[in-house]
Amino acid sequence: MAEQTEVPRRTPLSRQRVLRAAVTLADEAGIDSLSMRNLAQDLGVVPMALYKHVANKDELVAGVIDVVIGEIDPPLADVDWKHVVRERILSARRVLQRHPWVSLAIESQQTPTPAILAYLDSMVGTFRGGGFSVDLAHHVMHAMGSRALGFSQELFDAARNAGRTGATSPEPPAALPAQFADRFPNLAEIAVVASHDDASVVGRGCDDQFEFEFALDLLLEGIERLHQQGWTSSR
Amino acid sequence: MAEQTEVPRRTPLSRQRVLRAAVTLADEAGIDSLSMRNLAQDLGVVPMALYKHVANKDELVAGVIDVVIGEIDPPLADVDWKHVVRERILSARRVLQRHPWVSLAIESQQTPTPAILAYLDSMVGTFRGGGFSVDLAHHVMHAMGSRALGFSQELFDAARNAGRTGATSPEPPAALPAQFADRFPNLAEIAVVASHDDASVVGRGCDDQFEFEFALDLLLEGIERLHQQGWTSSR
DNA sequence: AGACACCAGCGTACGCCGTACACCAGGCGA
DNA sequence: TCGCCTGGTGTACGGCGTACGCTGGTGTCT
Repeated sequence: MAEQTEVPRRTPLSRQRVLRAAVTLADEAGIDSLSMRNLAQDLGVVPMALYKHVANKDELVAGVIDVVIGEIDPPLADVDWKHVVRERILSARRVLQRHPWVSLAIESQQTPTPAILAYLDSMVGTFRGGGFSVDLAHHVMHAMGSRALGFSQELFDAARNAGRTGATSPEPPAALPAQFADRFPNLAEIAVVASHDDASVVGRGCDDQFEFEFALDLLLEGIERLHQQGWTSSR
Repeated sequence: MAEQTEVPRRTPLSRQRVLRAAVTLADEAGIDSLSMRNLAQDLGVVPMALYKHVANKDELVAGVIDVVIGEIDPPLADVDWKHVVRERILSARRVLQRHPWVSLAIESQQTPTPAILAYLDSMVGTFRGGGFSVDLAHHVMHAMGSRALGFSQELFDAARNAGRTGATSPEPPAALPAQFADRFPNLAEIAVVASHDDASVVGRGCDDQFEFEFALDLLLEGIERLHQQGWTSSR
């Protein structure tokens, strides 16, 4: 009997497998490490094999975005639009915190993906169901902006860039340099107060979740006020 | 007399010249075309020559961001914080509309640039000068998020990606496909109402400036209300 | 005047990247 | 049995950022 070549016969690729592997790769090594070559290597396959399952790299990242967006909870069955919107956004935020690189990927796309459109459509539906006019629902969606998807675009945000420089940078704040306080006194003041225990770097030491909900509620309350007083376009 | 080689003797490089050329290149050809090689070619120089004036590519884009941020008007001399903040943000918006690729560049940075820090610091100063507590000023800055810099992160925004695919895409809306209305009925409804003249693609046909100011004023009014009622942290 | 250090720009080369194109092995319906 | 279809392979191209070593012109000091 000829020796049976017992090569493990790895399970064949599929679009699902490719996308899932891409998500884990990005989670672990950062979005910059998500290259066709690295991904192929993780899957034990030659780079060009991927092109039988995704059209090109852009379509790949569109795919992984949709996989992640799919993790957001469906809207609650509740008649209070404010509660539904709030909880859904907080769910989205939880998801995007598990995959911090996604927000940047979303922004880099030139066209929103189907899953994002579906998510936004559903949220518009919640507003409409709460009695909002088409016009007000429209403006309100613009007002939420990226916050509707659970990220607030902070300019300071370190998490979303995690892994982009290779080092996971535990980086213990390093005590903000002295010149910082001279050049940016107001920011320094905030930084000191925000991290009441010890003066750390800007953006660290402040409660991200609190800040997010603060802004979210500010918007939702403003929106509620407009709605209650029967807002109509002033255009 | 030996023939005098009248080579035009191009003016030598300088960090300023490099950064300015980078801005125009990105303005004209999109951020994706801003490569060391393209930039060098525009300057009539070999790629490696640039490295005598900028440390590396990251430092280059940090530099161009700062050049652009420098175009934002200084704050008005006015005692009304709300007016000052509003006008400054609208000035920032005007600048970022001239250079639509900048917002994405800003978000891609892992660390805010000095000019951005200075801008934000100045805005915090305006709030503080208006009588805001450090805490409230802090939360309020978070609430503004990227809107403080004049862009609202729309997920639909086509302008910021201009030139990224090469074609400047005049792209006459192309009449949103039929399946769109089926899959995303609420978005379709908005799209129809927003562009009352003719049904065009989502995001086109709605007045970006109006939307921006709508959201900005919603925030500013919410902020004013908190301020007037002497907000203190509920943490 | 001559020697010399400095420095802006040059050339070459390396290792990444996305992906076009031709090829091939196995399975499966005709 | 044949032929096709599908999914994985191999090679190659052009573009990217940038490390490293060189060179020629300029300014300075003797």
